[in-house]
Parts: sequence; C-alpha cells; structure tokens
Amino acid sequence: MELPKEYDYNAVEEKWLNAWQDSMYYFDRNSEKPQFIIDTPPPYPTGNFHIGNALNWCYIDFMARYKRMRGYNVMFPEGWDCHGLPTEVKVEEAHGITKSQVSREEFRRLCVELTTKNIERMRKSLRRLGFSIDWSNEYITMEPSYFVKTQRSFVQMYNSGMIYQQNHPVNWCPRCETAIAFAEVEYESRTTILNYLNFDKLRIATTRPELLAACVAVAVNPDDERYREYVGTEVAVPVFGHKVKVIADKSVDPSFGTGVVMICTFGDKQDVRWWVEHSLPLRKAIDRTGRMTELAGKYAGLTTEECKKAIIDDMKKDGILYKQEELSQNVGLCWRCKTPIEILSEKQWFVKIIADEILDTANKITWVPDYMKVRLENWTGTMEWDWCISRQRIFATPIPAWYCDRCGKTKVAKGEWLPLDPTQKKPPGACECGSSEWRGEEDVLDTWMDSSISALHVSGWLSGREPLLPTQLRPQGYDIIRTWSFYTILRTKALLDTKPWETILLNGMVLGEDGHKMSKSRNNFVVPEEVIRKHGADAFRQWAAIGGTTGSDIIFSWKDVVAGSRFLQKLWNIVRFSLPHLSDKPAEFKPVDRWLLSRLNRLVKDATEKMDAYQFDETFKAIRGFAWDILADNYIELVKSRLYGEAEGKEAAQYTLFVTIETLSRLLAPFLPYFSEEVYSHIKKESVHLQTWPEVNESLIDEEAEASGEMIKEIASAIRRYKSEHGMALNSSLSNIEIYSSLKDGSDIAGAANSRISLKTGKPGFELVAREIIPNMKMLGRTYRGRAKSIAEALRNMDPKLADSGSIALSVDGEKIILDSSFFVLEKEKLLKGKAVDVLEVGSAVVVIAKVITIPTSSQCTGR
RNA sequence: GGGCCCGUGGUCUAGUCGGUUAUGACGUCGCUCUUACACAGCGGAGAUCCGGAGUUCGAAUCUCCGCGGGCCCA
Repeated sequence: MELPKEYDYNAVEEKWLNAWQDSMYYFDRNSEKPQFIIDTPPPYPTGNFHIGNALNWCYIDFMARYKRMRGYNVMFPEGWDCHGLPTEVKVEEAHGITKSQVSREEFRRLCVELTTKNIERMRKSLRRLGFSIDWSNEYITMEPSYFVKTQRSFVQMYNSGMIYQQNHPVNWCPRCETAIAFAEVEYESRTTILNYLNFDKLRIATTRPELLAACVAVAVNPDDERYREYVGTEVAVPVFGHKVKVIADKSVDPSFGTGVVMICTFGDKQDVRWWVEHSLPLRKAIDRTGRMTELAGKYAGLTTEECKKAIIDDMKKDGILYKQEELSQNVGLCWRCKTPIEILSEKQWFVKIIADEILDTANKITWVPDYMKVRLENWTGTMEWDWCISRQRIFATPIPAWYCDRCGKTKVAKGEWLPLDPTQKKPPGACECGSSEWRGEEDVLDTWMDSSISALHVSGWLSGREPLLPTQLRPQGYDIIRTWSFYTILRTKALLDTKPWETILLNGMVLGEDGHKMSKSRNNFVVPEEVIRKHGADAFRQWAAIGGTTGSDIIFSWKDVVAGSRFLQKLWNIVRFSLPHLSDKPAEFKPVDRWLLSRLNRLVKDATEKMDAYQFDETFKAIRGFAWDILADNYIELVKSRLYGEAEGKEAAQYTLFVTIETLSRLLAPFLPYFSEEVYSHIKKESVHLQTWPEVNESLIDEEAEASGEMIKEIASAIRRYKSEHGMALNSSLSNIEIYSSLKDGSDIAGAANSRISLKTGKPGFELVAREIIPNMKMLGRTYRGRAKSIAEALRNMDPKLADSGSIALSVDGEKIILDSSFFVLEKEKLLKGKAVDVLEVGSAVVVIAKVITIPTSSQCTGR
C-alpha cells in the first residue's frame, strides 16, 4: 500500500478519535490484575480546558496508558468540580439578575444548566487530546449521586465531633457576602495611610480609623516606659466616647507608630489573637455587606471606604487627627473577586484541624518530587484557626441541618435521609422541646468539601463495596497543595483513618513564552485548542513530555511543539521506508542487526525505569534519540544495500526492522496515541493500546554486538565524513578500503560506502610513534594529592617516547617517581610509509583508504 | 517578611553523591537533493556553567554571602 508522503496528523487523529471505543479504558472491578487508581483532579467547569490542566492530564495519560500496558487494572476517572462562586457570577451576568431576585431553586437550576453546557465543551477537548479517560467513572459533584457522599461525609464527621458550629471570627468577603477559608485569601502589597490620632490621654496610629466604633481596647508593650503608667486604666474612644481598657501585650511593637495600638473587632488577624488572649468584648461595626452598623452612629449605612473618608474629615476638623503618613501593607483579598476581606464574627461550621494527624498521614505518602512535601508541612504549621466550611451562597452542596424555631437547637440529618436540601425538606419528627417547626440551614458547604472526597468517591466509598483505598496516584499542581492535598488528607484520615493515595505527583505551572505566568493582560496566553489546530494532539503531548522535568515549572514553547511535529514527520518517513521491507520471519542476524537489537533492548530497559520514576522527559528523549539517531541515521543507512538487493542477510534486516518498528510503536503509545496507533495498524490488526509494554530481552543485550556494531557505524560514518571533506558525493565509490580490526563482516560498510572493502586483522605495517602523554588526573590526584599538579605538568612536558615501555619514571621536586600505565594515556600517532594512503582511526580500528586525487569543486575554489 | 525552586553557548535545556573533550534542541555558517525524509543528512563555529568567598590536589557540581528570576504563602 502507498502511504502519503506527508504525515497528515489531522486526518489520522480524527480517524482514530472516531474509531476508538470508550470501553478500551474501563476499569474492571472484577479484574485479577493489580489496581492502579488515579485520583484525577476534577476541573472547574469553566468551559475551557486550559493549558495547565492539559499538561497535568498529559502526565496522567502517560501514566495511565503505561500502567495499562504494564498489566495494571487502571482507573483514569474524570470528575467535575461544579459548585462555587464563579458560576454564580456568570449566571448573574448572563441573565442580568442577582441571586436574590429569583428563588434559590431557580438560581440553582440556572447554574446547573450553565455547568452542564460547559462540561460538554470540555469533554470534547479531553477527547481530542487523546486522553484515555475511563468515562464509566465520570462524576459530577453537583449531582445527587455525588453530593449525597459529601453530605454523608459531613454527617459522619459531625457525629464524630470533627465538625462543629461556633461563633468565631472568619474571613469574610463583603462582595461575595460569604465566609471564606484561609486557603481562599490571597495577599497583595498596597499603600495605605497611617493615621495618628489623639486618643484621650494617649496617641495612637491606625490604618483603619473607620473601625473606631469597634475599638474594644488599646494595647502597649509592657516594656515600654512611656506608657507603663496607663496600663490598667481606661481611655475614651474619640468620636464615639465609649471607654476601653489599656492593656499590655508583648507583641505590640513600640517602634511602630506611637507604640500604642487600638484593638478592634476585627481589623486583622492580630486583633483576633489579642481578642482571644485578653477575653475582650465584641463590637460589630461592619455588617455582612461591608457597611457600617448602627454601632457606627452617624456613619451607619456607609461602606467602610465612605466611612473612612468621612471620619477622617471629621477628625481633622476636630483636631483629633494630627498626622498622616504613607504605609505599605499587605491586604488580604478574596482570591476570586480580589475584594479586600474583612474579619467578621459569625456563627459558622468548622472542621477541626489536627495538624499532627495530617503531617503523620502525609509522611506515609510518597511525594514526587519529594521537596514538595515541605509546602504542605509549612502550610499545616501556619493554620491559625479551624477550617471554616460554611458559605453563605447558593450553588453548592447544602448543609443537611435545621434549626428549631422555638428553642433554636440545631438538628443534623441522619445519613439515611440523604441527599436532601434542608430548605426544601423538613426532618421527620419533633425537636426535644416538642416543637416540630424547623428552619432549614441556608448556608452551604465550601466547594473543597466536595472535592476533598474525590479519592474516596473513585475508590468506591459508600457505593456498597469495600473502598479500594488507598488509591495509587494523585496527580495535581503544586498550587493547590494547601487546599486540595491538605483537605483530602485531612478528610480521608478523619473518615476512614487511612491515607488517600500511595503517591502524589506534583506538576509545575505552565508559564508563557516570556517566562511569566500566563495571563490575558500579558498577552502570553495559549490555549490547547490552538496548538492542536496548528500541530495536532500528538505534537502537543510531546511538548508536555519534554518541555521540562516533572514537577518544575514549564514554559510553553511553540518551538518545542514544532519540533514535536517534525519528529512525527521523521518517524513517518522511517515507517514509510520500512513498511515494504518488514518481515516477521526470524533469520540469522548480522553484526549490525545484533547491535540495533541490543540498543533497542537497552532502550526498553531504560524507558521502563524512567517511566517508573515519572521522568517523562527522559523517557521520551531516549526514545526519540534511538529512533532518530540510531535507527534512522545509522541502522537504516547501513542496511539499505541488503534490503534493496537479494544479498545474504536481507531477511535478517527485514526481521530486525520489523521487531524494531513494532517495539517502537508500543514504546511511543503512551505519548503519541494517535501516531502509534496509525503505525501499528499497518503492522497488526489490533490496537496498540491493548498491547503490553515491551519486555526487555536480556539475551539480546550484548556488549560485544554493541561494540562491533558501534565500530561498523563509526567506520561508515568516518568514510562518509572522509567523502564529505574531500568534496565527493556520498554515493561515489572509493577504489579500495582496507580495514584493520576485529570485524568479521564488512558487507554493511561496503554497502553504505558503496566501495569494495578488504577486512584485515592485526595492525597495518605502520610505525607507531608515541605523540603525547595525557595524565589521568583522577588517579594522580588520589595517589599524590598535592603533588598531582606538578606531576601532571612534568608528564606533559616529557618526551612521549620514554613511555613506550608502559611505565614511566620521572623526578619531581628531586624525588623519583615511577608511574605505571594507569596514571596516563599514551596517544600514538601512526606514521605511514610506502603508498600514498589516507588513514582514518576509528577507535581500535584502522581504515586505510587509497589516496584519491581531489578535484576541487568550484565552490571550494572561490571559497578560499 | 517566610518557604520552595531556579540562574549552563544567541535562545531553551541535560549534567549537580567533585575528576579536566559540559548533553541535546532551536538558531547560525559551510557542504550534500546519497533509490524514506531538504520539516533531511554530514560537518563547523559558538560556554571562563550569574558574581564573590570558602572547602579541595581538583568545583558547573559541596558550603557560605551576594545579585537576579519564578512560584507558593504570611
């Protein structure tokens, strides 16, 4: 059959995309094979699968396909982490409404509708990239079949005391009008104004004068002589006039501002610490929408910004504010909408964080690369308070709880009632107080409560079977170690007292071509669809494989993608050349065949080890190097003459080529699913993705075959170089070539050189003259330490002929030293006598070529 | 302010349990259209391995101090 000259990635990829069956990749619960379950990250259904996700999925797919070929029962599930604010915002935008303008059910329905549409789009991208996803294990967190598990995990942790309800300060986004967790707060350096105020008999400095109404104390450092006398007394808060205590606390910095600080409920995290330590009262001056409360008197109803301006103006007028200066400080922002957060005290639901248990569990997991574990440890060590899991939003998993209308008691659902939405359904039975009027909890769960049980879900937890825990692999980016890794470890430990995964594989971030994080404002944004359109999925996957070391950041580079598509073209040409010559009938090998097969088996060994260590870049580079350099540039060139004619050894070359191409297809299958399938389809009737990973045939790894093959290759290439340097065409023939070596078969060299070859043993009748002594520094340094340098120097300077006997005597600094041949290498020069010949030295072989008279080409004449 | 990673030819990168020709890709220059491939082959040029100090006979590699970049966080 005739193969097209150009590899048409588009046609090939489309063809196999339609031909492949999903069932090829299904996990089999009844299989005898060892399980390999991957806890795939469920992406947020934005509608676009971005390049960072794509990199991660490439890693997952390399592993999934590899493990399948290695005989594992692989589960590569695909989840969708649906809940959350961004979808709510999109829905509000799209329909021109706010969440409070429609009913909760209606708003949720709109969110589900949008999410469903987005998932559909992203599924297409996943398929096009050739990922071997097990679609029978897809999960969607907004569906009852999933969130029933989220709710049951909530109930179980509530019953075991791991979840509790409390009035506690929480991070609050006034724009989103919800509590958020620490993991959702990010910080940014901003310039603000530090205001100096006359504060009764003291002077204080504050960046947040709008919080004066919430001032509950004033603090000084206990060692600060200036204020010692005031500690324990009361002062009146300016503008508002209420009295607060002056307290002493050593964490007050005397050199900051005036050395006196006001404590408000709450200006920042430090206020919370002081508030707890000194048991201070609570004054709420800011409400859930970020506006001032009644407590703020005439400022009530203003936003914090408006209030700040107004109160500063007033205090300036009244002479309270006497000085202002600029100050750069870090402001906590909501990671979704970048609004500065407030700290409000609210009744919220919390998950207990037991740092020791988390660290202990993390230590039982293999971290790849291992230094990433430090990030989890650092994060765990900085937790200030428990994980706030309640959110005042709508599109999320409902908290299955109610409050008694009469006595206010909280009732949490029983596991068997779930799933349910407490705002839609009342609990059976009455409260202990006798009332059966219930108010459903309107707060919903943090999205991480959904996704932190992904490992449990895919393992089959609560599906009527024993969960297959731990799963084998968690692949994810290092940016969500503090969230997804942290929470998953916490939850798996709390719910099933085990670790979620055996191994966690961290991938780096994808940076734009300029080395910065991809962002629309930097205009360095690339989407996978664009790459696929221009170069195909297999080229994209090659960039993912070789763009960088696993775990490190990787820069997107069009050059790498182009190099990938060139490699496909090169491979295509190799296959196009080889196909008519393939034969699966074994035959007696020639030295070059044994060389290639030895190298091939070495490659298999190498690739297997590197895949097991998640070194995709190393694996792929090794395969590419073999295919391009060893197979194409050398082996094929050497056996062409055998393949074309009817000479002896033709069958051996055909068979060798068959074995090599067949093995190469399987090695490439995890990386280039489309290309390898196309090639394999021309060799066998089955899918390459249902084949086993190549086994190493140790008996074919043969040092001797490699040495003589290498020699043949080197000689052929030396002759090629000789022709090139003498301006001869590469297919021109040389009258006679004598090769002095241990080689027993020169036919392939003759073919490649298109010349007659005479094989000789021994050495040609040349005079060998020692030319140079090269010191072996490693040996000299070990033995002679400090004198190594001067000995080496002496060796270089002495007459090389003196070393002919094998050892050498010299005197350094008046001392006689005798060095045997292990301390130096003697470079010998071969002098020719008699005929005019050119001599090429190739390792231990000597190639003698009858001298040709070079007719200079015109370019050489004009050249110099 | 803390943590983690990184700084190697023009560009990107390998090498990092110390050993003297530092790997490869892209680019560049020269030659060659050799019955698979000019999206190729062959050959060449191009690096005092960010700076400084230290350890050592010997440092891209180990230690310390700088400088620079990136990410995660406070």
